[in-house]
Amino acid sequence: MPEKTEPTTTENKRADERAEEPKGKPEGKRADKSEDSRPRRRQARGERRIAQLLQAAAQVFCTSGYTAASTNAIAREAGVSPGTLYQFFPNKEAIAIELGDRLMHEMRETYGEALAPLDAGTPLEQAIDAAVDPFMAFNTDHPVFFALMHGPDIPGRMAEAHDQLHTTLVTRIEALLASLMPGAAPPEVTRTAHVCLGIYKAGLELVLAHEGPEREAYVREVKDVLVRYLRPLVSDGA
Amino acid sequence: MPEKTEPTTTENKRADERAEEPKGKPEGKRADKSEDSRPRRRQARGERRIAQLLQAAAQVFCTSGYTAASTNAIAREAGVSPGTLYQFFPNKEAIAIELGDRLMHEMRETYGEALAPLDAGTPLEQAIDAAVDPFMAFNTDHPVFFALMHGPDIPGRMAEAHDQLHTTLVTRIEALLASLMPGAAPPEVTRTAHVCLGIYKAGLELVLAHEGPEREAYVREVKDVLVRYLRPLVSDGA
DNA sequence: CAAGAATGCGAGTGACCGCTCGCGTTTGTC
DNA sequence: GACAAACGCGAGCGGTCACTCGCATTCTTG
Repeated sequence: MPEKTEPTTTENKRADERAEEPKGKPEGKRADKSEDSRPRRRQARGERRIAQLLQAAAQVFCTSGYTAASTNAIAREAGVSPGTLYQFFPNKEAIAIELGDRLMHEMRETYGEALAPLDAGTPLEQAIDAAVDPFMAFNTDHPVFFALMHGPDIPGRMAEAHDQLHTTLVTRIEALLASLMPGAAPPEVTRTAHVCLGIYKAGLELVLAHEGPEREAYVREVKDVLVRYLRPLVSDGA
Repeated sequence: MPEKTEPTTTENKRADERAEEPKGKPEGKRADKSEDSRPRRRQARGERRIAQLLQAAAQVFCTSGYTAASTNAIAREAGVSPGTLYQFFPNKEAIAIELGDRLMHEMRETYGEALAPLDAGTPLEQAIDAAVDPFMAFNTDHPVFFALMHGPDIPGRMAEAHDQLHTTLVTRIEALLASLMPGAAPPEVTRTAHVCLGIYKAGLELVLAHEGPEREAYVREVKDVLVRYLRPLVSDGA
C-alpha cells in the first residue's frame, strides 16, 4: 500500500518540460523526442511527489548550494529513487527553476504590495519599513531563496531569473526614490538605488546569520543604515 | 631547450605539503606515504612554475569560481601538463590555499597600516578614507581575492582562512569604533562593526562591477553610507 | 662526466554524478 | 475486469574530474 486513495487531480501545473538543453556539452543525448507536445497528465500522487521533491531540494540546496547538491541526494532526502525524481523533472536545473518560480510566485502573492507606489509625504522611516519588512520576512521564511539567488554556482536560467528580479527591484526602488528626491539626475538615482539594494542584501546576510533578538537588532541596524543614507537626499519634513 | 639557464635558487617556500585529506570521501588513496619529512628542495625553474601556475589559477578561479575550475584547465592555462601541476601542489585545495596565503601576505605587507590605531580627534571622514581606500585598492588589483573569499563553494581550509580574516577585521573595526564612540556597550559595538564590514563588502561588489569614473562614484557612495551611518554614533566635532 | 634529484609529460584510474532504461505496481476509465 | 497511462524502482551508462604512474629530460653536485 503505497499511497492513500484521494480524489484524483487531473489539472496540473507541468513541472517538467522546461530548460531544454543543459549547456550544449553532451550533444546527442536528450534532444527532441518528437516535440514535448503531450501535456503529460498528472495524478494527485504525482503532484504530491513534486511538492515533496521540491521541499527536499530546498533542504539540500540550502545546506550544499546548487552545484554541490546531487540529484541522488535530493531523491534520497525525499525518500524516493533517482528514477522517480526524473519522472517529474527533466533535469537538475529544472528543479531549481521550478522551485524558484514557485517562490517568486508566492512572494508576489504575499508581498506584492511592497514597494508599492507610495504617495508623497510619507515619512522616510515608514517608507523603509514598508519596503524592508516584507522582504526580510520572506527571506527568513524561505532561506532557499537566498541560497539559490546568491551563489556563483547558479544554473543559466536561474541567473537570468536573478538578473530579472534584480533589475525589477532596482527599477522599483528608483521609482520610490524619484518620488522622494525630486531634484536628482537619473544616473544618480540609479546609483542610489543600487546602493540601497546592496545595503539590503548585506543586511539580509547578517540577519540570516543570527537568531531571535539578535536578528531583530540587525533588522533595526539595516533600517538605520538606509534611513541615515537617504535622509540627506530626501525632502520630506521629518 | 626548455628553460633558460639561471642562477639556481635553493631557498624555497614549500608550496606543497598542506591540506592533507581532501574531504574523507575517497578513503584509501593518498594517505601517509611515510610522512612528508623531506623538505623537497626546489630549483629556480620550480619556483617559476609555481608562480606561473598560481597566476593561471587566479585567472581560472576568477572566471569560473573555485569548484567549477578544473585542475586540468589551470594546467592548460599555465601551459603545462596536469602531472606537472601535481608536482608542485598535492591537490586542488592546496592551490587555492597557497594563492590565498600569498594574497594575504601581500595585503599585510602593502596595507598593514590600514585600520591602524588612529589617534583620538581624527575626523570621521578621514578615518573612513584611511580604512576603505587601501582595501578597495587591494581588491580591485586582485579580484581573485574576492572570488575566493566570497563563493559558497570554497574549500574547507579556505573557509577557515576567510573566517579568520573576517574575525580579525571585525576586531580591528571594533577597536576603531571603541575609540570613536566611547560610551557604548560592547555588544552594540560588535554589531556596528559587523554592519560596517557588511556595508564594505556590499560596496566592494558594486565597485568591482563597474569601471572608470562610475567605479569612483560607487567608492564615494560607500564612504557616504559609512559616514552617515556612523556620524550619529561618534563624538568628534565635524 | 656521472649520479641522483628535480622537473616535465600525458594517458590512465577510480570515483562521482547527472541521467536513462527496462520492468513491475498503482490508478483512472470504460 | 480489462486496458492504458501514470507512478516507482534501482542498476547502470556515459562523461567529467581530481589525481597517479611510469618514463623522459634537465639541472645540481661531487
